[in-house]
Amino acid sequence: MATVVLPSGELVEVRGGDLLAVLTERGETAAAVVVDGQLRDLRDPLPPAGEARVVGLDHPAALDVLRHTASHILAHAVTRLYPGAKLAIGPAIDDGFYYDFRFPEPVNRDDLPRIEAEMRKIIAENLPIARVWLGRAEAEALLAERGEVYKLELLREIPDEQISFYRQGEFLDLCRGPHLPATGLARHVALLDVAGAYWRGDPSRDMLTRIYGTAFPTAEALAEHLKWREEARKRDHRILGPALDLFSIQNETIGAGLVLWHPKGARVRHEIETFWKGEHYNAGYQLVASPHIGRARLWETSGHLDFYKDGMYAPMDIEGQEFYLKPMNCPFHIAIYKTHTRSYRDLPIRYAELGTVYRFERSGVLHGLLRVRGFTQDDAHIICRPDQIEDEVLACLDLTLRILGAFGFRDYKVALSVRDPEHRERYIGSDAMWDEAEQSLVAALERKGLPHTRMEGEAVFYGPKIDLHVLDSLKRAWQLTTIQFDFNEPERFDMAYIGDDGQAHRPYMVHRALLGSLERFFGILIEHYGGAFPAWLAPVQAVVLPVTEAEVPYAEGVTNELRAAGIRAEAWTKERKTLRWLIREAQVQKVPYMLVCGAREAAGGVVAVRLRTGEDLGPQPVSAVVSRIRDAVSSRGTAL
RNA sequence: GCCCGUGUAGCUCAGUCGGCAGAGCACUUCCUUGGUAAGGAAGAGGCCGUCGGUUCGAUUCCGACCGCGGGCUCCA
Repeated sequence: MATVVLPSGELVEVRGGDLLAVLTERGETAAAVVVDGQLRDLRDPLPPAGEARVVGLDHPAALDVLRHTASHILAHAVTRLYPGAKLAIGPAIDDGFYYDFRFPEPVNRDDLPRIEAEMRKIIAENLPIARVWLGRAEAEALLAERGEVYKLELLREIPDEQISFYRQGEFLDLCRGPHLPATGLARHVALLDVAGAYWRGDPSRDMLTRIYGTAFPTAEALAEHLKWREEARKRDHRILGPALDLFSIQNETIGAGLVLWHPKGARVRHEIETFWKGEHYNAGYQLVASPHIGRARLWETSGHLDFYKDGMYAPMDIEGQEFYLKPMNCPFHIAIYKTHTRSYRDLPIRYAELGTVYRFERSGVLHGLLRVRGFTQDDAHIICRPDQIEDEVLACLDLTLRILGAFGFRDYKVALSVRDPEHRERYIGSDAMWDEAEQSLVAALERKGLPHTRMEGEAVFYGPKIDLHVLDSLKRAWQLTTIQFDFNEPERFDMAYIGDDGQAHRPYMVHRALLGSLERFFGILIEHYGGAFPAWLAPVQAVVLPVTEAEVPYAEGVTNELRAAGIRAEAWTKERKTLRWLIREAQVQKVPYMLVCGAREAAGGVVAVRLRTGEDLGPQPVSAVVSRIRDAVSSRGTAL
């Protein structure tokens, strides 16, 4: 006898542990039951004691169960349609599920509707889903008979003697569960994509075919998700970038992963850089600049030729000396530091640079602006005393939030990466340094009120770090900021400062990038704003549109006035086009302000203002337009 | 690198079951003087990704290569 809490909050007594029977009797449907914090099947025998809470399909905890069951329905459909297909794994993932198969024939996106139709049949059949326990030998014989080589491999790694399988109709799959009680509950499913995936992510093993899908408790939630995907697709910076004439990547002429910034993209970049530089000077940074190549000995000293050679391009021979294209800026900044003997009074020193680096990335991973081979980091190195590190990290976070906030990023997720406690020998630097650095990171995050997730073993070998992810307007997370301690290079370059004791001491060095790289950040910004940049970033802020040729001189005069006021304005007068055409063109180009000049406006010394939003502000004096745009620019907001 | 898909005009895409290559947009010229998301006409524009094979003949069929897109552990 057990007491169970229903989704409604009602309590029921369950005898003999058959919870599903009780629910069926009451005419209730549910997804699973949480017993002592653990999700379990409704069909599992209930423990005599302990808190049990039934969760409905719409409960967040049930989402994974729903999607896991959907992945089984997918596998079921595949085994019906493709006899001989081998099953691998099929987990629920962040916003859906996938299942990996080895198909007897190639399967592509065009096959998805057919598979999805079969899934709908299985859902309509509303097959009960039941757990089946098999002994190890029995399980092995079963899987061997079916030729399920991947499942056999998984089975060998399961320590238990009783092996859990799930059955729905004629389909049986090795699975730890839990699952929904019947296939009919997974009604709102969709298959999305097909892709290749290595068995266990290992490039030396079989290439499987992965089918991605998603499932939601309601038709509305599914429709909303599909709409969201569509919206994300429309914002793809690789489409918008060339369409808005912002940038191009030309593999044949320039090279893969190398970006050409067109005038409009370069203008946005200029605005970002100008803002960035100002904020850095205000925050006590000194801007420096360094070359694109350096001698091999520099990279030997830094250690990059030891641990980063795979990411570097081949050396070039210059008058018998080997030079390398730089993958990072740090050695140059350190070299600047070392040009003087530094006193403890000089610290902290903060060197910042928009430094362009080149890194080798395999062609398959290149992706628009988000993964490139040549990019400009918004890099800085903070060199300081141990007693300064916490304040420095805090100041860094302040600067980060101020700068990211200006771009409309106000939701953050922070990860703190620390050593793997099991393998301290893999890391450089003393325990005391690691502890001190980690404490400063945690203290700074706490003082800033930023919750963080601690990631054991995620630190790089040379120091702990904070990574900051932002959520964009579609709630997608992008990793931008990284703040990391470096215990390696100060040692290798023998960096020092003279303390108040007259002795040389090793400084701490913090390596940080706030935006990451300008290329990647620009790509993210394009998607965040869907190409419709706020007034302060818009490459063209206003276009002046004459209605007829007679107003061209007036339009040019207005344009000059705007330009004199520091507004990026263009008169669209080169060619006689209808106003309708000009407006459409301005909308497509996502220009924030459209200033129409017809006979009426010219006579009255005003312009008719149309916003990118479609809003018509009617006739306005040019001075009013100027102050409106100036306000929008100085607020850095999205309001026009 | 690997799996699947894909490559035709500057862009978006038709098409050729093997026989001189098509549209819309953009571009050039002309007509139109227009009021808030495309006014009309004409013209120009092509190594049909590259190399090889089959064939009287290949953009089309076959093979290799190159480029691009999706993806490559969030473990039964």
